[in-house]
Amino acid sequence: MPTTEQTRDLPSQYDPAATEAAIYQRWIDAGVFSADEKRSKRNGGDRDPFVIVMPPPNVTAVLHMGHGLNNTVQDVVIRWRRMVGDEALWVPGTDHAGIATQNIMEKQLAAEGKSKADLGREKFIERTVAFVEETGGEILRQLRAIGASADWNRTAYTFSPELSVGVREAFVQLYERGLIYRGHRVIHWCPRCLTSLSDEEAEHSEETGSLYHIAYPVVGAKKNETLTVATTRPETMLGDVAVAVHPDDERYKKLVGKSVLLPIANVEIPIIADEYVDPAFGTGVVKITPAHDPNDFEVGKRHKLSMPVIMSPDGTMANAADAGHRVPAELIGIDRFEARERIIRTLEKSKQLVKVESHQHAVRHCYRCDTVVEPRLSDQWFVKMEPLAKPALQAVRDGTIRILPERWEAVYINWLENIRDWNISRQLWWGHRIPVWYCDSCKCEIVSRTDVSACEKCGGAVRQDDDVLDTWFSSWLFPISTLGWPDKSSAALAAFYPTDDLVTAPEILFFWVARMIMAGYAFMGAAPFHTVYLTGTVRDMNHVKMSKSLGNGIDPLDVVAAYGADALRYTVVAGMGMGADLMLDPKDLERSFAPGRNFATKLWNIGRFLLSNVGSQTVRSVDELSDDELTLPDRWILARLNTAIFECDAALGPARPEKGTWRQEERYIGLRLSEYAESARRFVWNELADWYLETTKTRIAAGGDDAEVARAVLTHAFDYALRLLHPIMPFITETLWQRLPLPVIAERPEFLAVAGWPIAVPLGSDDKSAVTQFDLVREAVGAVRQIRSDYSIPPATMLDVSIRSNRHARVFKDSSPLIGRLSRSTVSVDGQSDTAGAAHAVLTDGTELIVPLGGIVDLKKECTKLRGELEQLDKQLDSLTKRLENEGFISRAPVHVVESERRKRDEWLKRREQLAEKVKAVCGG
RNA sequence: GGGCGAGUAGCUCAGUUGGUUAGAGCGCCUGCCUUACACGCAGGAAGUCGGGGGUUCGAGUCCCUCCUCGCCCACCA
Repeated sequence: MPTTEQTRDLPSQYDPAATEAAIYQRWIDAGVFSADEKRSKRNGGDRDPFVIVMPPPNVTAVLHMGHGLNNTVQDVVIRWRRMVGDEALWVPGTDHAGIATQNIMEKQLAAEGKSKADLGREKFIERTVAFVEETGGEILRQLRAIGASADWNRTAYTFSPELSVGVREAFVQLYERGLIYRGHRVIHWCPRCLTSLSDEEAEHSEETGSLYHIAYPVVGAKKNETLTVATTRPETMLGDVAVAVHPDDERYKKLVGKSVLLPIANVEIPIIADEYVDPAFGTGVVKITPAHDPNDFEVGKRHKLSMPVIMSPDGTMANAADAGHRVPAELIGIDRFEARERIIRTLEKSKQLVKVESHQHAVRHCYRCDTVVEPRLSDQWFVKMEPLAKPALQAVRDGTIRILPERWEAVYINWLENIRDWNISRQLWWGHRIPVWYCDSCKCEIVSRTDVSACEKCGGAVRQDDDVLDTWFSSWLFPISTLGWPDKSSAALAAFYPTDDLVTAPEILFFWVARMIMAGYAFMGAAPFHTVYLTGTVRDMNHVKMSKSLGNGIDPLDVVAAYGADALRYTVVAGMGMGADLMLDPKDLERSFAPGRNFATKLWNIGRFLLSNVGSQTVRSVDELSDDELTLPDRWILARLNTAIFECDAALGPARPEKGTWRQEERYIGLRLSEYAESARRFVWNELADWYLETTKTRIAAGGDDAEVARAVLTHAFDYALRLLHPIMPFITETLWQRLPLPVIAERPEFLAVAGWPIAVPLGSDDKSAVTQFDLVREAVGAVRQIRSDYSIPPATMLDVSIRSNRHARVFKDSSPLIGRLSRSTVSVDGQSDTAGAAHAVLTDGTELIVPLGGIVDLKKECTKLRGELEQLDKQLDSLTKRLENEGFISRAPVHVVESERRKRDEWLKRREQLAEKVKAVCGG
């Protein structure tokens, strides 16, 4: 039957590099990844929509393992749903990434010895657009290499004209609803990026700094009285407008109302009382610098103090318009940290520096360039968050949205409960310009969906706000804007919103996920998705997060080139438990990705076996095989297949809540991809390949009707195995599936990618007994192998195996070729054999395996062990029986508990019976 | 400072409501190039389940306590 023609067809070594790109192209050409609005049930079609919106990578990004992991997860889920028959849509896209992209451009310019000011705003943007056009989207091309089945026709870009319409609409709507306002307050300022940042963009890091105690002389005091303040940032003292003490602080009560002389600046500032001061910290005296500290700003407002700014945007010392001459000439233009040193030296000289303490405190850094941010008073646009947060909070509380792993829900809720207003204006050039125009002649402010060229009121000239919007102000709209919002008649929006799952890294839970949920409610009145799946982090062997700058990263494309996309995907999926980090060794790709590569090779070789042994002749359909044609191994593998399907389904879980919101019992199940991968792997490798495939060899070689049955069942089992694995390993499964000699049925789809997902059927009692019986055979084979190994019997030596079985003589007789071949033994069932000089194995059902050996075999050890077990079991039984005879227990315990205890006792009794038999067999009468 | 999570085999992790001998992958040891596969096959060693205490006939699992890591949040200058 096997021909050289066919085997030549599949090379002996799987070569992913030679096949993957071509398969991907065939999928694309056939439109396999394209979703159709009309097929969605919400648009009158007959399919449930299933939608994932891809977290848009930065347009300048190149693929790293984090993307690899994240997008593999999404692709597995979307491919699974596509096979189930959903109208599956995965929306891809990129983010224009305001600060990040602008930083890259500025670096480019700097390398040419230029600055963005040299170019001017217009030219700078032109150049950035050109750069993005040229290099942007590279990452999306790279995603194709790992098999991402996104609908590329719908590729979105946060800065595209279409999506920009949505950004304006969102701004104007919120403005009209009173949720966007301009605020004059202290915000986080990055002196390197020269822009304000949101609270989330200013990241804390714990640092050891100094706490400087500085003496401010009290004005008009008798004996050189001073007030000592403590500060970590002495340079800001030049902006002090008061010193504050707690109103009830007896130490300072009589000083309130007097003044101190601010050193260096030589300005008199008042001593005020405010509850904000903690008398127990430091000296109980706080310097108040309203323009450079958010708390001081609040104090300043309460006391109607002036708020001089004493620093330039770039972090050098300077007198702003309202600062007079607070900053002395010699400090002007000096960087804030240098100024800090100089001020300290000056104070030291004037004996006003009382002491310096080491101090542990959190310092905020820019999340883009890691520069220490400066609190700074300025005008910014803000979104009022509390009203938006309410429904977002409710959604997670009531189960409309679930977050996996579960523990992140608490983090999410905690953040939303303490939500603060969102600073959305950035002093950058790269981004959506704020849609606000100012008329200088009549001093009005126009907020508009369309560009404004003249003042509505006075017809005078207008100028648009110079600032741009926070990047996240466009990405928070992604699930709606990519589907056509604000065009409410958009077919895509109707068909695919709300979406289903959102898969991303926990780092952007607040930046992005929470805000998307808010936007979903604010603009669509509905949650954007029902499931948030937060992946783990990719780390190296020292548990350090992989990053380009640390040089411990892995380029997914290197892995694809060396071992194939499937190896990458399988390794990632199998190695990542729910929410767990993934450890990989950048110095040893071979070892890191061995699980995936090895498994792909295994699949490949099963395919080669099929091709050479089953051949290309169409097989019979398993549906038409009658019960009495099926052998024990056939029934066993079909039952195991069913179990595997069931386990995969259970691990992947319900794709959506059954009744709109998640019920408690379904809320945290599903999306356990590593369990799904393991179930599928175990079936293919440990059951199909290790056992069933072996049983077919002699049958197929023998030919005849039974060979046809074996061919049919083997092909069917492998067909379904490939289906189960396709979401994880799309390329190799598609390649092999294309060559299967499947039975001719009317609607065989062209691609495995859209072939049906297997459906599990409940096991009948016959199937269950097939499993039990065949497992006994496996046990027998195992026992023989162990005996061989224990007694170092060479493979070539034949063994006579006698089996004494009271129940399964038939099973062993039927399986004797199997036992014989796998162990190179001959088997006789119910044969007489002397126990002297023989190795024994007692199977779980009491069946004895007797293998005559040359030497003497000691059974004493086994006997002692079994007796111990029996003793233990008796003890357990005893106490359980006592409990079940206890009136008090029966009356108090719930019925189901009593019942389960009774069942347990029955099981144990049965087990005891078996064990006793074993003991008898092994230890002798 | 507040909140959360984790400590199980050398490594990465599973362990459902307490219940037979605590599992998997990788690594390790032994023997095999057995015509699908040495990226493989067969067999094996290896865990006082972070420490201590408690509840129970029985604890990796429940309770208390301590230790060690990690994460998120935070305006005490």
